Amino acid sequence: MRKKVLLVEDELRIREVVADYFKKDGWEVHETDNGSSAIDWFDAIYPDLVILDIMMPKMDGFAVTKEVRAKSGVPIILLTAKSSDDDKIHGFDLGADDYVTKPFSPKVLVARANSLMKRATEHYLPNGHMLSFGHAVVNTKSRQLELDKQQVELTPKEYDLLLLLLQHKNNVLSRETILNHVWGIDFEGDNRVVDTHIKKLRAKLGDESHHIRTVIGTGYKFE
Amino acid sequence: MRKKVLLVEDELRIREVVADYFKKDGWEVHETDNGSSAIDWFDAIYPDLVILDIMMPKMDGFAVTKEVRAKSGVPIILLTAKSSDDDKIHGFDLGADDYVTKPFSPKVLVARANSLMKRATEHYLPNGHMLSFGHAVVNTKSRQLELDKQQVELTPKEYDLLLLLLQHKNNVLSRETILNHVWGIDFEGDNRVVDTHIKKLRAKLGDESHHIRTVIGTGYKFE
DNA sequence: GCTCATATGTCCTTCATGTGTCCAAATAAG
DNA sequence: CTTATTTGGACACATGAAGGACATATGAGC
Repeated sequence: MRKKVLLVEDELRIREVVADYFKKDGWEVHETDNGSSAIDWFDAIYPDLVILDIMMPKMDGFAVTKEVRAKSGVPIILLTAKSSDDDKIHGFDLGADDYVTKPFSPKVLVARANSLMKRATEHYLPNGHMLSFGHAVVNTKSRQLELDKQQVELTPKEYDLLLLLLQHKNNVLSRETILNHVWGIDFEGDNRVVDTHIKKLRAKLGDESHHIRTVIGTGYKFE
Repeated sequence: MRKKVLLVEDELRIREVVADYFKKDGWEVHETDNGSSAIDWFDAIYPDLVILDIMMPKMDGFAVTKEVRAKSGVPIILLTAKSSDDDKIHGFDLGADDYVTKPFSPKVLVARANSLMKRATEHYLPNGHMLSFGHAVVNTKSRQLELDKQQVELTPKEYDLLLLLLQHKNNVLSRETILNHVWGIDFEGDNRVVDTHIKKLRAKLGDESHHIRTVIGTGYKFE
């Protein structure tokens, strides 16, 4: 299930660049150029994330935030040219979750969106939410893996990697994508680190390692 | 047993945002938009914490504080747009425990609520409530640890830390989280104080120290 | 207020473990 | 069969935690 972002921004070229980056990162992107149609879109598609420009004709970002918050707790990121603290407080008071000040790098915006989504999912995970496959159970609260009733210790990278794969069951994830999510966009090293960690994860998964499939030329898939 | 907060605030958008943050933090949230129904709610649910807007139609926050204080010593936080000292004194006089001035960050409000609750629970803990693990017993009344029938003296920080870990058995707690709960959100120092106190606690726990597990890159866990 | 004992916080060194790179062998694709 | 890609092993390097030593803060008793 792809994550949906609703992008509300009146400047066409900014919107296009941002949309591009989100698409590359695997998001389903819905775009609009003004606040009032944003509300209609919101009701129609129920996005996982909303990105709002503050300065817009008709209905500004603050007003949209207010309307959206009346309906839902969806993560909201505000784009602003103003960087004064007053604006920040104004926005946070209305319930925006993050701010990005123009000019910004689309890459950074995508990264922030992802970390926001991650936090949101982590927060809403009920006590010791379990993800399971075969004879294995992953406890997201204690960051542990249980294999046939045996506790298996995972290193941070191994755990993050496994979780990412589980959250995208049956989707092929490119090394690029995995790198962006588990290592962060700043990581400068070799793509092939992913291979190494997949290898270690497989070793720890033992009998259940067959769930991690190699998709040659592309990446990895959990199934 | 989840903590209950009664949230009394007439502005819908603020109420929703705040309610959201409290829910994310694991609270059971009861909401109402005016002072007189707040009293009814109070009698019905007996919350662990009350958050009151001062400016409300019919019955303002001060009046509600007075009524609630007549019945109970429950912690009360007042939300106010006015920040003059007069208001503060007026409120404290009636028995509010803390003030938060609008506009505020919901995050900070939740943090303050937690620190208030912590203080309150320490005061109101039932007589000699015991927590045990292995051969150890913690007496929350006397703040003492008994190990194999031997009394072990714990310093305040050691005790608070142990209690926090015990209360979140099997959950990994980040240094950040531990800091916020044991040291308070104001603490400015190094994250690594936590390590030092874990070390001291382990030393005092002796044979039972294996219950405190290090989760590398993340924090500590009691199991 | 002063002194002492204890609690708390910081720093630094050591050590263990986690992480990333490289290369040869194995496997899949064309 | 040839080439591209992944795997697995070995190794070097980076990071984070433990442990010890020490400086400072706090609080009780005088």
